[in-house]
Amino acid sequence: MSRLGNCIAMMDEGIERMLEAIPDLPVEQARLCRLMLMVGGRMDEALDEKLKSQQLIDSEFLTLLILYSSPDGSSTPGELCEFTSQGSTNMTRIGNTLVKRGLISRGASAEDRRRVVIRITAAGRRFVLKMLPPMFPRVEAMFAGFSATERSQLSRLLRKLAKNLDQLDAEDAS
Amino acid sequence: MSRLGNCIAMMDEGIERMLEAIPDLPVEQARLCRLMLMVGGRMDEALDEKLKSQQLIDSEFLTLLILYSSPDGSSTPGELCEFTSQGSTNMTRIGNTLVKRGLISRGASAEDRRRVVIRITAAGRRFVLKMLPPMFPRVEAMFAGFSATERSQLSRLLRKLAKNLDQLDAEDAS
DNA sequence: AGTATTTATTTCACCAGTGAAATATAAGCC
DNA sequence: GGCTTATATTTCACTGGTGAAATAAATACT
Repeated sequence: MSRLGNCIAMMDEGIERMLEAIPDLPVEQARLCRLMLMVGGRMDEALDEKLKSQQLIDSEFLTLLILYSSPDGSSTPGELCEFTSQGSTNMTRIGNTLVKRGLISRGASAEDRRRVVIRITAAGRRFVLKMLPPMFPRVEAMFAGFSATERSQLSRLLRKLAKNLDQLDAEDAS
Repeated sequence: MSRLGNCIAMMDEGIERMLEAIPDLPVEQARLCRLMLMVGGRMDEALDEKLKSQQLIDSEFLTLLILYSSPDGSSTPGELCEFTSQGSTNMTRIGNTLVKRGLISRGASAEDRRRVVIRITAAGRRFVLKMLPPMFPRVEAMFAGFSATERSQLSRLLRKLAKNLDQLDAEDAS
């Protein structure tokens, strides 16, 4: 696994050379795109690796976190598909493995019997509470040297970017 | 595909609830992590989709871009593995498909005959020059409403984050 | 010259996720 | 009651990527 720094340095040079052949290239924006993809990708890899030791994959973990942090500890497959960006096929499988491990329960909804209610179990809550704290040092180290101002700047800019991405998706759909 | 805005709103509430059960949770950092993963992931999806129409996958496209923007239009499998974060097995396959499409050429290096030299072809350069410009409007729209200051802030913060991630990886390795 | 190391490829079994189609159930609407 | 719609599951073929092991070829070490 090569350092991000190398990849970034390489990109910076590469884009300069690109600019010579393609003068109307939106340099800053292209650079930011690549940066987002590289840094986001690396964070994803890091998470995958951490979860591997717990025999979990990120979609399963995220599903569990969403359930944990939902007001009543429950949700439905459809809702979980939305928030995790997973297809229904995959969500069913995620449910299967989490049920098998006793971390969630599945049952028919009382009001609408088409719906399946997925609920985090006590064991599931214990699992989350045991998993998260060991991650804190690493999460803090990621943002070492970030002032409170910088953190809120980054947060603001990422949210702004997210808004634009939603806008683009909406235009595509229409 | 649900809007990012929904997922973010949901996360914001979820983290607040988490904080009640886990008081020493590094809230800001955790939020930033999730934001990076969500936004980065969405950008990745968008890229995949764009490339699909060109019968390309992102690792192939990135490989081609790196070759295009390298000083002499050439590289080696090992180097490309580093910069694309791909395994060697996969790099060989990427090479196969790009050769099959006539976008790159592969041959033994003159100096070190263990090495394979991968070079972008004239057709490969034409392909890149035809692919990129249609992407510019979208790339610009992603950062619509970003001032020059905001763009350079984001760039700086992402690079800082990248540096910290490299630092963490280095500590793990040692 | 002979062993060890590097670079790349091949094979292979596997993993996580996609997408479409078929099925089952249960509401909702005339 | 009968049609349509919504929700979830199952099956299945597929995609993109992983990781290990075996192989091949060339270079480096001593």
